[in-house]
Amino acid sequence: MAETDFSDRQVQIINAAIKLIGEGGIQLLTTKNLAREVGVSEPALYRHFSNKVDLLRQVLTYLRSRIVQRLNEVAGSDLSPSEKLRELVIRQFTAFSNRPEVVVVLLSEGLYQNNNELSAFVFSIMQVSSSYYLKVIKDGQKTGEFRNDVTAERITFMIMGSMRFCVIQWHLSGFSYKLLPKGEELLDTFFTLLKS
Amino acid sequence: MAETDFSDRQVQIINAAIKLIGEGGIQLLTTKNLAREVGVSEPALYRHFSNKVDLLRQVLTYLRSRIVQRLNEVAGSDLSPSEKLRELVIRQFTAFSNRPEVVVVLLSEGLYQNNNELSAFVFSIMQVSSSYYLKVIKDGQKTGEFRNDVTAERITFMIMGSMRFCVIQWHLSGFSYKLLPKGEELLDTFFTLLKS
Amino acid sequence: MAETDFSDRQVQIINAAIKLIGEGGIQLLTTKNLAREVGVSEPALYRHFSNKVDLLRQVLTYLRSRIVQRLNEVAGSDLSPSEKLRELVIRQFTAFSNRPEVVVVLLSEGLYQNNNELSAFVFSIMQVSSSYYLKVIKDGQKTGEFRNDVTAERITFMIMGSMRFCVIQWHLSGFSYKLLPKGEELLDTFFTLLKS
Amino acid sequence: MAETDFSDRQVQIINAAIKLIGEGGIQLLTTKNLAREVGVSEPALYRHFSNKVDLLRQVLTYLRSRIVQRLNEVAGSDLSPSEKLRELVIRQFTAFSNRPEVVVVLLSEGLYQNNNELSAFVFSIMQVSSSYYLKVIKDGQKTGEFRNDVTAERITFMIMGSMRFCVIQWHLSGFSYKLLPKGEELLDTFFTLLKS
DNA sequence: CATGAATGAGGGTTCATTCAT
DNA sequence: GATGAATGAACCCTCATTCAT
Repeated sequence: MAETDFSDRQVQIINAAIKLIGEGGIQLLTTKNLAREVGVSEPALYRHFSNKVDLLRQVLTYLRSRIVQRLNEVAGSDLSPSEKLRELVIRQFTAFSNRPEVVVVLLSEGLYQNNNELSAFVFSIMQVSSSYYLKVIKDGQKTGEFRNDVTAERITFMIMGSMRFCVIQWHLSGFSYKLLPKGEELLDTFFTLLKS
Repeated sequence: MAETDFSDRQVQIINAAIKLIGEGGIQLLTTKNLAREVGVSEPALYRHFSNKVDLLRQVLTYLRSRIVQRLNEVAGSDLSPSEKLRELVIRQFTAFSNRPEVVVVLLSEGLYQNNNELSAFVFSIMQVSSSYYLKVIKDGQKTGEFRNDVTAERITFMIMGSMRFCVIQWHLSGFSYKLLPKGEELLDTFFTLLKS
Repeated sequence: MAETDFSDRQVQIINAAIKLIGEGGIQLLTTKNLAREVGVSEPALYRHFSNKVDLLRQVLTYLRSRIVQRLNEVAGSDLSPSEKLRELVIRQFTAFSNRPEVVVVLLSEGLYQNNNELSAFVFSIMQVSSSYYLKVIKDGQKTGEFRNDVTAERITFMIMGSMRFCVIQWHLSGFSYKLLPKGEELLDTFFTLLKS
Repeated sequence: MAETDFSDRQVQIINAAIKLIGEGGIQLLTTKNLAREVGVSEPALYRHFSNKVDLLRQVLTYLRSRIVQRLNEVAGSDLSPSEKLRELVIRQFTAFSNRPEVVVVLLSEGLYQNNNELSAFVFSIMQVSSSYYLKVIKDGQKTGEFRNDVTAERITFMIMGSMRFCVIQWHLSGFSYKLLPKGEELLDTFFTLLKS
């Protein structure tokens, strides 16, 4: 897809931006800091992005493509719905563990508050993810693995909300503990509550 | 408590600050905007707050005291655990509906990312709220209203997470729909899932 | 003399001002700091001084009157010129030792640079002092105690310059050593060089 | 030495700063005034100096290097000690005559009072100068040109003090008379008093 | 005599961005 | 591609001073 066609420099800049935001929020993402991080001059950045919003757009585009790719890998597997749910959660949390900065970029919607486009972008990433979970829950309900007396939409909603809450707390703690065990706990709760 | 003793002007400034943050995030909370909003000069603000961080601290203090007050009202009532849970959710969502700006201040943790103290403050507000929900769930488990095979902590976690997610989506939508029905839906889901 | 008619409050403010200047130069002498130091509100200061320049004028007036008084005590004594010289130096240095802040006020002419009147005031204090030393040197030359082949004016000039230099170094050192021994050394040098 | 490697713009800014301080003390050295003087915008200054203290540091560095250069020229010459003393004084006073502003920067220690580093810097410039004079006096004592019954240190002290006093008076007078004749007078006095 | 509240002017500094080279 | 230099706009904050009470 064209949207994921980034030059090496662009990817380098995107990753530097993610790192900066991860370190101290969008306030740290200044052209000066970014240039220093990348090791080029400030004007040089403008060869690769037309302005700061464009940069953030590309950061989100970049992250979305990787998330979707991960979601597709799971969705395309021949696991059972329950196993897929587990896989989705574990993979997501593993990805965050490996790169906590991404949490800040993706889960701090407030950051883009004054820019509808970017907020909408973040929202869309959230909804794309949702749709995969929804599918899995629906499948699980069809197979009878998951209870049927609550709509798949509502179940998905609770799962997404819990996951986000989990990650946000981890973030607010300064990433001071391991995220994965929390994911296991969550899954445990999910399965208990969803048992039909 | 003395910490909630604000002068009229201070309350006025606090509310103006909340309004500004609500409108466009912390980026909009500049001394210039704030002064304009309050209708005084910039230096005048500094008679009432020693600096911007202090202002934010007081904003959070102010909001926390109102939240705790609301929580106490419910906790102190003689409702059943189920009814209390409903009351907590409805009141919280009603409060947000009446003043959507507060959502931005309280649920956009990222806003304070570069200030540990403020982040911790927001975190603490979250945890205070949590503790009230936890108590209610525990009570409900004792009375047998809520299922017992999942710990109260985990249930609370899911409830808080779902509520937050609900509010955040509402926020990202630009407060474009009514929040309260979503709360009712949530409660409906909770009660179905928690039935013992 | 009318110029030394200060109310108690005025003296209190003057001394607070001297203390502040002593601590960190004129930059520290803000109305806010001064009010805090005195223990009154900022506007209250304006009951006693019409503005900051007026305050500084009174500070200098106050200090000049005390300096002149000290000089007169020595000049009016029936000591020999040599003894008077010694007495002048020792008393001056003793006064500075007791109140190092005054050094900053009196010997940092640069502080008043942008105000001709105050600069002139400081200059006049310097010249008043000079005149007393000059008289003593002249007397000493008449009695033959001091050499005659250099004019009293030039000798006075060297004495004043050396003393100032001595005090300024003491100041730049952060008042980290005893000033009086340096005065003794100076006197020793003077007497050796001035011996006729 | 690398520390004296200033770009053209930096030198231009340094000189503008010296001019401003000369005109009205450090109070006149604002970024706004400086920018106007240099003919650039305020932010432009920050490409050449990281902040105001850094600017002052560089101003002092710049002046020190020129002073030391001048001192070395004299010290390295094959003049006699007496002639060297004369040369040191005359050159110093000539330099000040050509650029009276420098006097304000170098002899108004009070200006930097609230910044230990800068005060120490000024102090060090003073001491470097001192050391050259001391050497000359010592040499003169060895050759018998200067009297021996007062230590070279004390003599140097008196010379430095007198010179400073001379320059400060000139400054306080608003540079209203010629400095050089005063230097000649001073030298005359020195030679008379130091004759062995 | 004193204060709380306020203010115009101005302080140093950082921002995203542009432009000539 | 990349850079050094520059800038308008804006940032938070402090100053001496005034005024109603």
